[in-house]
Amino acid sequence: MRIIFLGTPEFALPSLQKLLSSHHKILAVVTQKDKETNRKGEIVFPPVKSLALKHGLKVLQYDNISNEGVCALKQLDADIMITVAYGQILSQELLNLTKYGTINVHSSLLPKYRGASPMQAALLNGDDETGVSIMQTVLEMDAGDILNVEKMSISNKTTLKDVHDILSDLGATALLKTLDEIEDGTVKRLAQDETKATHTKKINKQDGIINWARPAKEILRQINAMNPWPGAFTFLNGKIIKILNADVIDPRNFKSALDLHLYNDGTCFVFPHNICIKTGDGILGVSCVQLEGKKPLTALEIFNGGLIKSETTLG
RNA sequence: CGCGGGGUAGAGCAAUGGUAGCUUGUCGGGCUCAUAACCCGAAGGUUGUAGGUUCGAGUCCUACCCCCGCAA
Repeated sequence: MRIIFLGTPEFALPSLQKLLSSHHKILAVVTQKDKETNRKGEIVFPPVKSLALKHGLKVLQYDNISNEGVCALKQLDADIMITVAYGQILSQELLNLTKYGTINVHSSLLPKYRGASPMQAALLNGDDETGVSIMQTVLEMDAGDILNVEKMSISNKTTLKDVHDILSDLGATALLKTLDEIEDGTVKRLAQDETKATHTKKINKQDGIINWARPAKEILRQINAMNPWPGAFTFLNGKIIKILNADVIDPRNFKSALDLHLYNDGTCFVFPHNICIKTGDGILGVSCVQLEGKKPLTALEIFNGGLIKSETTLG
């Protein structure tokens, strides 16, 4: 098949990579505009652009693809367009451009979690599984027919990065399978059950702030869902502390004569292998944190350096 | 030149310009039914790099390298 590939971040790389080593032909790669700064003020290419250039592919970048891209893309005479986390909404005109329309790789089990943060939503809600759906793109966000699905399981140790890495890989596999099925006409189209549709909003920095009055289990979900970005974080002396790794601790196993009710939510007790923090309903044992300006440190390293003292309150 | 924190023993941190220490880890020894326990001892450093100021620099000045948080 003659393909136009639209994608931007790392999540799209496995898909592009697999397409490159398949029999399909990539006519062009469309990606978001370059970002202007890293810490040194250098220009940074979207990951997809870097990979595309490395393989000598034609790269197109638009502020608004629906306004600017139609003409150029039409001339490529592609069979299908593929979007993997591209980052822009496609107009109906674009969707009609190719014989097989556009298919999209979406990282949830549709119709659950349409929208911008499907992987985070699955983690925040404590689901025990999530997955990736290959779907026909229609004008309404993530509402088209489902063509293929791959699932993965979630544990209380699974982070956003884990889900991201696994689903980007599963997505690539499912994408190739779907392309083959479209090509030989065996693809099955399953309409979404609109009554079960849920939507997710884009995650921003604020979503990382920890409210210690909430139950330990929910804070743990937040920690995993925000790792690595934006990171679940709290404050100590006005400085940000990211919580990278934690576990719920049964208060009955909390070996301390302290009466927890005497302390505020967010009060921490530093032990060599755990920083125990009081939450709304118990104890969260934190094993890895990152202080502002520091590398990630284990609880033992925090303890050795005396960086956080017992009975101080975070938040 | 976007803002800011940092680089000291394997690791994490201290040290008004005046003998580079602490916790932990490692190695050796001791105690214990036992240990994330305790006691004794040892090794481990050109303080990121290059200059400068000074009787004397981890500390002050200049340039550079590297790591990280924010912002994007």
